[in-house]
Amino acid sequence: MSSELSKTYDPKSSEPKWIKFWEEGGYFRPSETDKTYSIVIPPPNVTDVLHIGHALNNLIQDVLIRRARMQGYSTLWLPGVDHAGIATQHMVVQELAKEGKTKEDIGREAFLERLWDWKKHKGGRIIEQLKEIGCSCDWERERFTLDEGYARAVREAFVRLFEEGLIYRGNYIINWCPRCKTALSDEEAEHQPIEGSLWHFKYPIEGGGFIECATTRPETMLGDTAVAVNPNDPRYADLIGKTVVHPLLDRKFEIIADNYVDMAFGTGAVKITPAHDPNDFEIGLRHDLEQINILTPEGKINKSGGVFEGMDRFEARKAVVTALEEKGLMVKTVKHELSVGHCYRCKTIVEPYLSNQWFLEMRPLAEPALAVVRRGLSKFYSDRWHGVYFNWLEKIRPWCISRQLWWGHRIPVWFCDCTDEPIVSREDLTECPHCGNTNIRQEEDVLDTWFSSWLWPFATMGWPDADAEDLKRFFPTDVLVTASEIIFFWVARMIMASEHFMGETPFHSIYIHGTVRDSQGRKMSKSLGNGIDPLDVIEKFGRDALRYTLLAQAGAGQDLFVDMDSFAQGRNFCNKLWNAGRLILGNVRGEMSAEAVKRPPTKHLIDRWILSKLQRAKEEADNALERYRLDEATTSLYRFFWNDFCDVYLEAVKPRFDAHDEDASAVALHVFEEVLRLWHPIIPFATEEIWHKVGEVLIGGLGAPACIIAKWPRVNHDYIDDGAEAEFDFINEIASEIRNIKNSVGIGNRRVGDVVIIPADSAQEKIIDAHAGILIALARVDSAVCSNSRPDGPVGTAVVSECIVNLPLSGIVDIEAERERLRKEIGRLKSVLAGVDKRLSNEDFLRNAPEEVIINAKNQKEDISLKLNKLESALNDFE
RNA sequence: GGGCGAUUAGCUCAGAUGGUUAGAGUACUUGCUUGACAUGCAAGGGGUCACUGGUUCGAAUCCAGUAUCGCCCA
Repeated sequence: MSSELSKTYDPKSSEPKWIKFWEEGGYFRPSETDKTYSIVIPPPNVTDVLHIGHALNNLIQDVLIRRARMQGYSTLWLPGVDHAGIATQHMVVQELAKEGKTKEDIGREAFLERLWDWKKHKGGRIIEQLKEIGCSCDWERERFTLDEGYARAVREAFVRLFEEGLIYRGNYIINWCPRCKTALSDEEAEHQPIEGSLWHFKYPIEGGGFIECATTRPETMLGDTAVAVNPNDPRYADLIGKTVVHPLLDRKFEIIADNYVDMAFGTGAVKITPAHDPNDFEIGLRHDLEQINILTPEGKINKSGGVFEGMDRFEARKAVVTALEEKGLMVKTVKHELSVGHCYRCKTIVEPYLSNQWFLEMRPLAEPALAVVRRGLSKFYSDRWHGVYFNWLEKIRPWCISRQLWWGHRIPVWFCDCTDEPIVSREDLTECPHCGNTNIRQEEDVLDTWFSSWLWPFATMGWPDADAEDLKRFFPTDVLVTASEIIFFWVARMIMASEHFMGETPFHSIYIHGTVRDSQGRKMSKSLGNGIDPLDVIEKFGRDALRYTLLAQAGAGQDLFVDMDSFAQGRNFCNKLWNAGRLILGNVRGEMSAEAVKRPPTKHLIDRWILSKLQRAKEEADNALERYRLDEATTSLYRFFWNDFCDVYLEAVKPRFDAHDEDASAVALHVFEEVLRLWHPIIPFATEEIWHKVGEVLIGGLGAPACIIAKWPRVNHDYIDDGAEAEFDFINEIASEIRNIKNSVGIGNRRVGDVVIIPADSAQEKIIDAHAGILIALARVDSAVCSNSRPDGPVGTAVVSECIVNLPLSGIVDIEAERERLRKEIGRLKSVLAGVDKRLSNEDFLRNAPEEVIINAKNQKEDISLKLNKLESALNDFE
């Protein structure tokens, strides 16, 4: 059998066929079972190309969904992509620019046609890439946030919220991106600290004198319509009500008093620009100030800016400062760090901009969303995110949902000359429902992309059709897996939307994972060039290697540090699995009965031991997975497979393999086959490949057509055997001590030596005699026997549970090294003993510590003392 | 300025409810062409658990403060 299997595992020849096999087998579709488990994918942008962050995010979901599938749930992992208004529109605008055209040149309809064309041919590449890394989404259910059914959901949501009075239109300060030429929500304006300046300048007062203001944006003075001071500020008390003469424009305005003004900041006098600052806007409303917009949508000064008209905002900043200097009005400039909003898509500095936009009042939606998390119906993993979530929802502000784009859901509002009121409709209108006039205009703006994606968990399942089959079966979903960046953008809003429209939470768990960084902890980015392309990883190490290495590190939201070399870990692991398979299958003579493998015999101690350890590994893995601790699950399964099964069990049973012991093969196959299933969610390709090879040697097969739908191994308490574990640990520890001696005297791990063991009692003697074979195999010695006395000549000595292990050392080895080892071990034990003695002689300890802890300490003292005696006499024998 | 988190081996990280001698992977050292695997095996060195106090019989773990570094919000 082993001759059929290559010496190393070759992912390239194995992996691709399984993608096809699974998909054609229909295994990614939900089953008929009643109990369901569902996840909706965080839809990547239609413009996205797979990066390592996507890989991590989706692989975590794949692990959860694959395990649930094996557990017998009818699983749905629903994939799809997001239309990503700004990013996608920009892509096609650039294409047009290469042809020397603008989107206005070709018009809205033709532009949208191009967009759809782009989507059809170049969009959604990431979906193909997700298939490549083994994601087991139900691809037949793929959704797009702009598809027809989805559009119906978006429109329904809009109309309902409008009818409930939560959506309204109004003139407010919004974040404006002059490059994307659209409004942004507060969340889409990323605040970053900027090393700026604070300019102090003087406004002349009518009738003489000046008032000094400080500003970080001098150009906005072109839109000033007041200067405000704090009413309690004695410095300015007599100036309130006086008139300021604008030095650069033909305009006058008043000095007003408002409590908002911070007396300690700058000069205590604030220039007020109601159309370009949110705080000034509020003050403007309170004092009924004129709102003068001085910027064009491109961020240039408009005709309100007098001679500055046409200048870019930053150019105008310099020009205004120069003009003020020329008039002798500039006082000073001081360095000042401030926080400035940047467009989250293009990083351009956004402008606070007075504009007529559509808003959604969030407070009524936030309350139920807060409640559902407070009541534990939706839980964040880890729970430290609860604070972040509450913090944001508690001070939530209206959401600006209109965008000045063409690519998106056009706002379902029409205007007719017969009324000032907007006409909102679920269906497209061709005539005014009030007057029948056909000359009606639809609102030009589209909705924020997030206004569609916040409906994702139910809109993808058929909402607003309440009878939609998927909606009834799979909503609410079980878990949402995402990164912390979009808790506000998306997670919180989905909870709000689900609570509002569905009356329940969209997911019970929210698993927030970390960010993948390079080995120096830097975020991976195109500009730094430190990104790792998952497809390169696949090329070099294989799909499972990519998966293993990322998933083994996916802990409690901790960031992951990886470089190309880290993926060798995953490759090595798959190779180990492969080779364990080669060994085991190579020792099956002919065929095995599936029944024997299913119920493995427990005659041998080591068989009972490995079966017991297997149950514990399953228990640990399940426990970790329930808490979304993929790293812990991986560690438990790794230890069991590599350390317990390969290093110990397989080494120990090799002699039985050689003797064609069928029990050994049955147990090894039983354990190994479960190991394959346990690892399948993490490394599905290698496990599927090897699992089928296991199936080939079993009469009666494995009871499932594929590993992907084989049963998730359950803990079998009948096999948990404390006695066998303790007994075997004793033998294994003796073996370990012997190897230690061999290494220290320079005979390495060669198969040499006749071990003589002086047991402490007849029980030990019995155990050692019974399992000498295992001991010989694990310690790699020629023989192991019990005796009452130590052998003649120099021996290496160790003490295990009071029995003395002797390894006769022939003349060629380094005796002094063995002496040194003994001295060191004695020294170490003495210091441990001193610590225990100290505690046991402390009356407070004896009085306060739990009895169990005291007994442990006493036992320890005794064990160490006995061991010390024996080691010391062994050392004496040397000298 | 407000909030959250982190600081454990050279590096990346684990270490429920305080309780034997603080663990992995990786890197390093030594020895092994071992009948599954050198993508491997055996053994080893390496940590005053950031610092200072406190609580306690007992602190990596709990509390307070300090320092440094992240992230989020203003």
